[in-house]
Amino acid sequence: MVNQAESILKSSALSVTSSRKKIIDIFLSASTALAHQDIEKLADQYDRVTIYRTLQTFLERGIIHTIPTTDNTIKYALCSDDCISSGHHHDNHVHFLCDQCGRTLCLDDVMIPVITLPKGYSMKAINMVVNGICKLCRA
Amino acid sequence: MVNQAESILKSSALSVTSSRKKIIDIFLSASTALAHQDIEKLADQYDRVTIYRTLQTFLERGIIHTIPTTDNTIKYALCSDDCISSGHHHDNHVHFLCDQCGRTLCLDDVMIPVITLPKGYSMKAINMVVNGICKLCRA
DNA sequence: TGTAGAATGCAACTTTGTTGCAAAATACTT
DNA sequence: AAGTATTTTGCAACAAAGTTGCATTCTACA
Ligand SMILES: [Mn+2]
Ligand SMILES: [Mn+2]
Ligand SMILES: [Zn+2]
Ligand SMILES: [Zn+2]
Repeated sequence: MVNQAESILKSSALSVTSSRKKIIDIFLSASTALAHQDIEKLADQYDRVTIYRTLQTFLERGIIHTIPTTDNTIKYALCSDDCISSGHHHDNHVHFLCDQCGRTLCLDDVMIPVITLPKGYSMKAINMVVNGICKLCRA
Repeated sequence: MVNQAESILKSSALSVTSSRKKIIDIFLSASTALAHQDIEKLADQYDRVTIYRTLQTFLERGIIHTIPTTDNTIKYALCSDDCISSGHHHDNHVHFLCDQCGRTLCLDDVMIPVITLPKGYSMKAINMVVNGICKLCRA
């Protein structure tokens, strides 16, 4: 287990390939969530199809999670440790989209509050996304 | 002001055209939020491009709002009266996506709870989307 | 009724996402 | 360490989604 990327792959029982390592490394060094296109540019030695399939695999294994946005682009981010380890996935933090710099951030410390649904509805997952101006743009 | 669609268009200072009326009628008679593709099918006498441009216009005027989803498809729904009337847009209800029937619903009665962002972040809009099984599918 | 300006349809195009299959790489056995 | 079953990748071809420019048509208003 020389590096973190390999360790993540092995603990998800995935074979270690250079494209998978590269994509995990990209997430590890990114401070924000990434769109498919971002990853495509940062990993341009690999085929577009490979990136689609890799992200799909990572989603299924709970290595990454998606963040819905209002502009029709899904963003992806690494799951935090406890998010991965604890049986099934629960990604219960708020996400922030900066309207100025366009960055998407996991606000890991801001929990999604509990809400009560009308009778008859059952909840399986919940997403909370805030748009606004981020810390860096404001400063 | 013969009908509701015309009345909505006029109060948004938009010229009344048959495609715009048709699209508003589709929203008025829909019980759920609609994807671009849904509207395309229900208004197939009009060009795809017209539908793109019309939805864009309606968004800008606050006639409709978008609902982000995790499957990379934006859904659109009519804004409620107070959402439209009160100066700038505030769409503060929770949305529900049924994993079984695929429908997207505005839960107009479920308000988005207030959250506190970390220092430095300012909020302009907020979205809360719940995935699960809807009332009708559960019954 | 005539006209300026706005909206639409069409064509051409770009971008995004999907699928099948052969070649290459990985993990595992001996 | 070499051989092999299995998985992953790249490529090609395709389908779907979204964009743009421009000529034509429609709408609002004088
Ligand atoms: Mn996150
Ligand atoms: Mn709504
Ligand atoms: Zn920012
Ligand atoms: Zn349902």
